[in-house]
Amino acid sequence: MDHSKSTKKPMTSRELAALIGVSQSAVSRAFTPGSSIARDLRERILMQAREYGYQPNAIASMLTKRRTNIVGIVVSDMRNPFYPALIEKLTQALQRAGLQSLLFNVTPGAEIEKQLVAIHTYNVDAVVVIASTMLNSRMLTRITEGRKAVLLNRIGHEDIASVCCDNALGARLLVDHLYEAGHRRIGHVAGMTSSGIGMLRYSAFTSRLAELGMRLTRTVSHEAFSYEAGWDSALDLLADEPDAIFFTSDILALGGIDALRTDPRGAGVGVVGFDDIPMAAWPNYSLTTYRQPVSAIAETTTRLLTEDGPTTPKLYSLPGELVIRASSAPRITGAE
Amino acid sequence: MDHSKSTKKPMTSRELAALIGVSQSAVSRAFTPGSSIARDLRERILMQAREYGYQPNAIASMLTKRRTNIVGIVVSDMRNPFYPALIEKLTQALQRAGLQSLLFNVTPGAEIEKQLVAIHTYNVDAVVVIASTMLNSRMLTRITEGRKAVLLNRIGHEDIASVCCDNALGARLLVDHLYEAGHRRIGHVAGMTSSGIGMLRYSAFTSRLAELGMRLTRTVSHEAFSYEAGWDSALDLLADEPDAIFFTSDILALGGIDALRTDPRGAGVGVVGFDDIPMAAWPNYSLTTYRQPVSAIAETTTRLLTEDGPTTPKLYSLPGELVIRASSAPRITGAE
DNA sequence: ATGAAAGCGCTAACAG
DNA sequence: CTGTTAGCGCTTTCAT
Repeated sequence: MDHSKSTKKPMTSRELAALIGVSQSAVSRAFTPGSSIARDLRERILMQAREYGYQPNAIASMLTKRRTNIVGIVVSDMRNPFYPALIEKLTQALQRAGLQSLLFNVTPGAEIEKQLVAIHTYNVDAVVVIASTMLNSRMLTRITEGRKAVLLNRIGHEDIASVCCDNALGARLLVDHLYEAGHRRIGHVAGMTSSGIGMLRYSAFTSRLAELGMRLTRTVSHEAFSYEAGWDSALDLLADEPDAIFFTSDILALGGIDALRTDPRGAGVGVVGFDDIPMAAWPNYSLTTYRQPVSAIAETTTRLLTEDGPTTPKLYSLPGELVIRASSAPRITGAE
Repeated sequence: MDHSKSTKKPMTSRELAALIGVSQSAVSRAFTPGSSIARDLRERILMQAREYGYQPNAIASMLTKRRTNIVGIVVSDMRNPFYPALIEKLTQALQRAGLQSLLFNVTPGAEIEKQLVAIHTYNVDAVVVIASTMLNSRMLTRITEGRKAVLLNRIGHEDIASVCCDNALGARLLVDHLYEAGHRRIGHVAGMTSSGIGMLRYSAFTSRLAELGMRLTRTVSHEAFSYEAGWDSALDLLADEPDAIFFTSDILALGGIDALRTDPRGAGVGVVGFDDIPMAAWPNYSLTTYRQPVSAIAETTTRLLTEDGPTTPKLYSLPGELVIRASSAPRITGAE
């Protein structure tokens, strides 16, 4: 039988307690795992709760426990298709751990600090900052102080843990692959120079290039990780007649591929990207790239946020996977 | 001078009140717009609050005001690039209205109801459900009961408001455009048949087709709005030798375009999509499509959720914009 | 193991 | 306009 009334106000623990003749604390304990309460009392209460449609009010619980079970997710670049994929996996992993995700979309225009006050007033337990070059180190300190925090695709903050794929390894594997495919003169498209991750990939890229005796024709940067930036950069690099171009991110590479097709000098130029966004697998692009271990990143982040004790502010570097497709076809056989 | 100690626990209104010799309610009122408090008292309190780094605790406020200022955003398909764009605009609009976004990512596998209990326990003020065919009507009723709600890209629920672009208009304009470009035999790719929006576009499409005396060669559906589904559907439709293909969504159309290129019969077949995702503008695709008014959708949704009084459960249909690109090039001039 | 009672930090009557 | 007083619904001692 269904006792649940569709009243406006949800029922309180006290009401339920009165209804079934136990103390209010008993109800509370029934819903608190590990609290000392008799097995059968708990069962009885939980059963009745289901009958009456009672659910503990999380807000009240937050107030007393001073835990919200909410993690703030700070994003600024939803345009790069890599991030929606990451956010999806992350929120799912957090949900499985019983954590909710409060989304903060920081936009360039307005005062960014204003947009983030809710992190404090809502007392989020933890903060995950995704990439955002929009926040400087001081802001990061402010929004993360007093709570757990993880940076994704961002490095270099002294007191905050970072979770990334192994960017250096990825860059090296891509260079190795280009080498094996017969490419020797490599151009580089950096995207934003303000991105620590971009620079990390860049340095691993150049040092591996040097080790193999290959040549960096030139580096081009644009203040965005975007299709358009990739397009412009690729055309720019053609002047140096590279055998192949290393793009710091897939979205840049896709723009690059399309741009190269518009120029005769682009024929046969190999292309590699980084991330493995869905479009990289589209036959039209068939982009060779380094796949970021998105699930592992999400899991690791969740683990760091849920384990007790302070989070070690180190860099957690997770191995990804080299994905070879047609865009980096061997030089010998010519263009695809 | 900076009095703010970086202590763990943030300061309370009572502490601040004691510190500056006013009542605790005065502090509360200082932070409550429109409360009756002297101008200078408020100013003084706010100033001191800034000094000491006091911020009202939103959790406590939620408990008394029984408003959370949180809206739950329920999504299931972050894969379709249209949705990240929509979510971005929506959360930004909500933020400007002082509302936070709690993200619910419903995954097919597990028990969906379980994933949504937090909507109740966290007492979100409002719910926005994006597209998700994953939730049936009964679930919608359950999660929206007792709070404001808006469906985006989803229609047909009796008691809940829907905000959409004008799908019928869009479909008609696209058909008109195909007609003018000389196409007469049109194929149709439906994506998911469980999508009300998809069906709405479909019926507007077919009726306009009929009005103009054009011919629907065939409709193909796949249980997804994805690149792959578009690819397969397009190849499937080629058997009927259509002049052009109408895809119910851009992401389908992109797959279709690439697929058509793999088949000689695909040359010269016109393509139109719906949404205007960023990739539609990429030169390689140059997809003619109907642009959804994403900002207007976000604004309208925010308005509905913030205005007081119950939300009328009607369909708010917002005009988009026909975007003509090369994919629907006139039949006369042949393939591009 | 259970109940009673004291808050968590704030808002909202209620007096004055 | 300001201060005092009750709670909001829960968790958590503290007794029993």
